[in-house]
This record gives sequence, structure tokens and C-alpha cells, in this order.
Amino acid sequence: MSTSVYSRYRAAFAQALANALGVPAADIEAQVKPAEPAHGDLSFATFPLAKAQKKAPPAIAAGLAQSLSVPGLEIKAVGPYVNARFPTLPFTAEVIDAARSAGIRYGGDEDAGRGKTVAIDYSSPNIAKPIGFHHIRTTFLGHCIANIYRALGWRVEGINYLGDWGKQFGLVAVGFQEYGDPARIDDMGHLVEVYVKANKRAEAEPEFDEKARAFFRRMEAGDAEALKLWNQFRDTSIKGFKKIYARMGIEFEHIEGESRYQGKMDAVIDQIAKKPGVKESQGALIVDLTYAENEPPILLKKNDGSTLYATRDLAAAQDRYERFQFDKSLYVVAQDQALHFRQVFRALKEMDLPWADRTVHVAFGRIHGMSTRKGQVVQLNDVLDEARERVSVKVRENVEAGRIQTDDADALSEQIALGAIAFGDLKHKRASDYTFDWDEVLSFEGHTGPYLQYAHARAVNVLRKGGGAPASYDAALLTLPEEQALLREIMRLPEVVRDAAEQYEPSLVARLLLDVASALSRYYTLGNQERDKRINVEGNDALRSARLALIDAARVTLAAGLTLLGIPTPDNM
RNA sequence: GACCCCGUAGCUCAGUUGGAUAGAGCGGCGGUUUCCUAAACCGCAGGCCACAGGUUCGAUUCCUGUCGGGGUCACCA
Repeated sequence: MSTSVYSRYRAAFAQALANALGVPAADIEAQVKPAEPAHGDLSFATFPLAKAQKKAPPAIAAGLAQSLSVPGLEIKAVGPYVNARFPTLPFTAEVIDAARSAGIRYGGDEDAGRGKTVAIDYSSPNIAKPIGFHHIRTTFLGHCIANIYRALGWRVEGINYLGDWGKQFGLVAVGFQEYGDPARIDDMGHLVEVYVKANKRAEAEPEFDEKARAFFRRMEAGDAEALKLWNQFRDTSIKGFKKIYARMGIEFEHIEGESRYQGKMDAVIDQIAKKPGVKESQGALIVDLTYAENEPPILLKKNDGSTLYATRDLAAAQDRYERFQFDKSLYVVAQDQALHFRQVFRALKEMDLPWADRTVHVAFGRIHGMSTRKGQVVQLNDVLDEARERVSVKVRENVEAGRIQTDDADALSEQIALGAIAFGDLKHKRASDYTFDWDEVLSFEGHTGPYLQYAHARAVNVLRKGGGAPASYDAALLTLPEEQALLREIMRLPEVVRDAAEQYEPSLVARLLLDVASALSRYYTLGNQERDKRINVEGNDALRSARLALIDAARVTLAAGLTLLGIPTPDNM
């Protein structure tokens, strides 16, 4: 397993402290934390030792600092803390070389997950319903988590598990007979219109709703005519979805749906009947378990005999294990389904499936304020279109002013628009709700996706103007505080990627990239006022090479991180 | 009513798993371009970390309670 520069120094510092204190290094390592930048890079607080040693923390810290010696670290006591600082050398060269030698793979670790498999259920829209803007949460989260696990050497089985089976098909089918135009059966937009109308009518009219249910029962019974119609709707939807995914640069290992488990329901129910058992309740079939007070039972069959999504998820979970032998099986699904997954996972456990605890519900919060004035949901495609329009104005300006060159301004606009929208979502911690705001999603200033892309593009161009990234350089020359600050952000990527994987939290990567871009922009801008602080400083080839090497490391970090987030990295913008 | 999230600057959000002076973007005010891309950079203003207890050397962070917001609670997915 490869070790990052940062974790290596942290481990060495912890080991030295542990030796001095006569305790296991593992106990100390958790207590070694990043220091306030003014004080150093690593810190160890001595407060907890005060009681046992019967000495004041500052005295303990001073004593420890005196006795420790770790190659590559400057150790010093500040008050009750023992702090360690990375000196310019060898630290600077180590960080730059780690990033540059890894290139676009920087931050990853192919050995970390070698031989392991993760199944990820994400995006999973319902067929015949529009893809609303809120779908970007599961879609981008899942996509990023997949990218991150891949970078850590896992085999990833991404599954777009379509909601292609259920009563809503009855609604579309029955609605199509009323409102549909047979000539437009392959028009996704038309199906959505039909669904919206039918859904509204079913809510007001019980007879209409019953017709839809009846249609779904025909589907479950294998009625050829019903299934033929369903298949047409399904094909139309999938074609429509693929266009949107292509726009976002997302591909799935598997596109399948709940219909996959049609015909396998009885087998699953038989299996559950053996352990832990099933029973009838209010005409429906439920899993026979002791439920908490106020907890609804797990429903396997409705009182009309048709199955429910819990039944299908139970079948799907097993099917996925049989196909992939996963070490983890993730469900990137909104928080409001927490109870459903808790119950499904519990049922798997009660069925004595040994892998039941490898399943994880990666829940995320809601996006508020999504309705348009007419009360309809904002569509993802519309947001992408609007963003591209706004971006293209700025792109045209920049091209005309000669600031950038591009063969394809439209493609560039699309890349930047995608960056804005993807990052606007991914920067949020997944558990928290956030508020959708057109102006915020479509703003390209401040800490946004385009900010990161812009920082990357500037790095690319300053490297080009400097004659490319140097093969050799003298790291000892990089002594400006802004240079050292930038290095410390570049250094963090491997740790952050690992944390993001463990916590299923791409926002950690997103936030780090902001810190990298911010440190880079600050450094870069110094040269506007002081020519001797330019990257491509004149009359000092050695210094210029060193600075270009650092910029190259920053460029690599941004490119690698943005790629993990699924955000394009244009060279000009 | 029960259970699950959440409450941090005017707004939108971070806060490295309990440590040093709580940060960023937007918005506001003031600056920076004959000079590597101003989609950038710098400065100023803005905080009872919802409230009250508790644990601890130390709490925005952990526990309990109260208040406030959102969600879920068997035949939709």
C-alpha cells in the first residue's frame, strides 16, 4: 500500500511521541492533528498527560519537544502543544514529486481496494417521469463515489436501477389511451405529459386509479399486450435518459430495473417464509418479525396480490450478491427512504444472509425551493441549457478579447456549465438539505465549479508560456509563504480521497479543491504587483523551473480532483 | 404522537470526528490590470455557534431537555 507524504510524517511523529511516552503508536496517532498554520503542521496536545505525570502541560510539552528527533521534521513546544513543522526540504520536493509522478491518478491508491468489489445503486430514475433537477444529487453523488472507489483500486459495479415496474406504468398506459398520441410513443416529453395528466386524474378519481392498478396487475400476470406497451414506454424513456447522461459524461456498468425481478417474486417470498417467516395482515402479506411500537411492517404483497418495492429490493440485493460477490453494496438514495432501507437490511439479516451488513444506505438531504412558478419541478435539462446560455456569453467575450483560444466555443460552454452545476451540488455535505437558487446555480463567480476550472486553466497556460513543466528543479528555492501554503493543500489530496470513500462524502474532495485553487490563485496573483514573484520570473531560470514544477503539481491536483468529481478540465476558459 | 435529519455572519454553507484567535462564498463598502487569463486577487464591516443544563483540563463538536424547521410513519417508489 502506498503511503502519502503527510501520513508518513504523521506516523513518524506519532511513533516518536509514543516511544518517548512508552505507549502504543496507534494510541498517539489519533491524537496527532493538523496544527494552526502559524504554529506548524502537526500538533499534539499534552493536556491528557498532565494528571498521570503530575506536571503542567507546558512543562510536558517542553520536555517532549526536547527529547524528540524525527528526520524531516522540526519539532518545537508551544505552550501545552508539541508542534512539528515540515521544513522546506525534503518536504517540498516530496510533495511536488508525489503529485507529478502520479499525474491524473494523484490522490488515488490502486492497492487500497485491490480485489474488492463495490456495487453502487445510483441515479435510478422512474421511467415515464421527468428527470428533475433534484436527480443530480443521487446521480452526481453516485458517480463521484464510483470514481473515488475506482481510484482506490476497487472494482465498481454501478447500477442505474430504473423504476420501471409498478403502478405508475398502469397510469401511463391508461393515460395514454385517454390523452396519448400513438405517433408520439417514442417521444419522451410526450410520455411525461401523459403521466402528469394521468397522475392528477387518478388522485381525483378513484375509478381511474383502479384502472391503472388493473393494468399493472395485467403486467404482473404476464399479459402480452400489456407488456408490449410497457416495453415501448420503457425504450422511449431509456433513450431519453441516455441523452441526459451523455451530457453529464456519466456511464453505468449496468442499466436495469425493477422489472428484472418480475417472475422471481414467489421464490423470494418462499425463501423469506422459511426464515424469518411471513404472515398475513389486513389482507396483505408481511414479513413475520417483531416490530417496534409504531413501526410499520415490511410489506411483501398488497391485498390484491401484487408485489411492492420492498419485495423487489430484497430480490435485487441477493441478485447483486450472486452476480458481484460485493464487499460493499451502496444505495445512493434520498434520506426520506431511510425507514425502507433500514427494514430491507434488517430483513436480509433475519434471512441469515452473511453479507447483510455490507449493505449501506448512502442517504442525502433534499433540495428545497425547486418548484417553478407554475408549481412544476425544475427539469435538469432546462438548468443545463440555461447555464450553457449564460456561460456562452462570457466565453464569446473572452474569445473576442483574445484571452482564450478555442475551436469549439459551444463545447467549452457546455463543459463550464456542467462544472457549475455539478460542483454546485457536490460542494454540499450530502446529509444536509440545501436550497435551490437559480442565481446561485448559474453564478460563475466566487467558489464555484468554474472557479476551479479557471484556476486549472491558468495553471495550464502559465506552464505553456514557461516552456512546459521542467524535468528537474531545485525545490529549496520555493520559500515564499504562498508557495509553502499551496504545497500544504496539494499534500492533502490522498488523505481526503480516502476519507471521502470511507464516509461516502465527495464534498470533502470538493472542499479541498477550493482550498487548492484558492492558494493557487493567491500565489499566482502576487505576480501582478511584484514581477519577481511571477511564476515565469525573468532572469532566473532556476527559480522559474522550481515555480513551474510547483504549478505543475497544483495543476495535477486540480485535474485529478475534478476528474474524480466528474467535472471537465478545459485548458482554456 | 413515535422515529430520523437539521439549527453557526444579512443570505447560502464549511468547521479535519473534543483542542490554540469559529472560517469561506454571496451580498455591502474600499482597493488592484501599460505586466504570466480580473470567471481572479487584497482590505474593511458583519457571531449569545437556537436556548438551558450536564460530562470534561477543555464543548460549535459528546449526553439530556426545551424551542424552531424539514422528513418518514402498510398496501406509491
